[in-house]
Amino acid sequence: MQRTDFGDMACSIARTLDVMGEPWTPLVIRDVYVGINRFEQIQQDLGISRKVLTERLNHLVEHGVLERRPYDNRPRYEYHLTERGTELFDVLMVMVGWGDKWLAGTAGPPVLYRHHACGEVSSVDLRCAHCGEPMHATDIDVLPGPGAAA
Amino acid sequence: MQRTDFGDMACSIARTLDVMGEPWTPLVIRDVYVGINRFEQIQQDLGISRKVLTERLNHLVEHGVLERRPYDNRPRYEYHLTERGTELFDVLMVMVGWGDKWLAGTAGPPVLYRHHACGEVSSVDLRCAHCGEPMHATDIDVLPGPGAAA
DNA sequence: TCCTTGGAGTTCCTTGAAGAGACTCAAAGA
DNA sequence: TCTTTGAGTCTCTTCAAGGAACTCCAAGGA
Repeated sequence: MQRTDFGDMACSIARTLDVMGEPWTPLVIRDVYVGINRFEQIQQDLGISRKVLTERLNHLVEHGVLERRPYDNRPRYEYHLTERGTELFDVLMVMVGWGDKWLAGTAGPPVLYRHHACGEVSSVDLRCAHCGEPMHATDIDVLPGPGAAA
Repeated sequence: MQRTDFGDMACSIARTLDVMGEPWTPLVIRDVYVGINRFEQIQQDLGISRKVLTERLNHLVEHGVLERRPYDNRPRYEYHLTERGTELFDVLMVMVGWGDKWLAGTAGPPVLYRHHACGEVSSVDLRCAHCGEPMHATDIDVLPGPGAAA
């Protein structure tokens, strides 16, 4: 085995990585999110090898993150985020937050997010789904769950 | 060039991937977070090749995500999360949320998070840092920022 | 003093994934 | 009929991941 398969580990991080952890995959998802939906467009935008792009797109379609939609009588397709994929974009939004804070330097963030609800340029914060208070690495205890390995 | 360098792209997702996007890296961060701090322990827990583990640990130390602490007169070291690293764990918490929802199956989540503030087993939700309302992929507009490429 | 042990890497070899670029295929248009 | 275009395949080379053996070094015995 060349690259270890993370999908069988009893860990939601490893399983999620099995879906979107390969090189380029998050950038492909980003492109599709911002409206770069076609093979040729994605390939040019990222400068990714065509072979690898084919593999990544197929992988994401297999895992229900993207769907393939024909847009012509000819064999032409667009890729769109499914519900799963749209929710997976949460991960990328948090990456953006971290990258903006720690890696953007003096130039500032390359991209801004304007929140529909309040109309302000803002960023995401992690909150407890139960009580609404901030919930970060230092605010939690980790417990074994029902799906823990034997 | 064998593996494309994402660090120079004008995109916080790509830059963040440059730090934690290589295979194994998120799992190394997870291990350090849960208290698996030593080379030998991490290697055995993950089953990662020693060579790759060395590379990943050095990379994370260089990028300020982990720090190396001696714990003995002998040349023995432990790895710990820095502030940067602790904040990077946010990304993994969101991965856990997605993996728990879409990939855990009937067995349920392998791991649970108990939130200190409310004492409940809970999960993270993304909120707008400005107004506190939910903030997901469909709740935002994307605008060019000051650090956008020319 | 020499031997052993254990942690933390290094080194070496093999396999296979990423990169680059050429090639294929099908339908539409000139 | 020939060309163009989108969406892939194919082929070849290079370098990263896996696996396993090896090194280094200090401490603790015998």
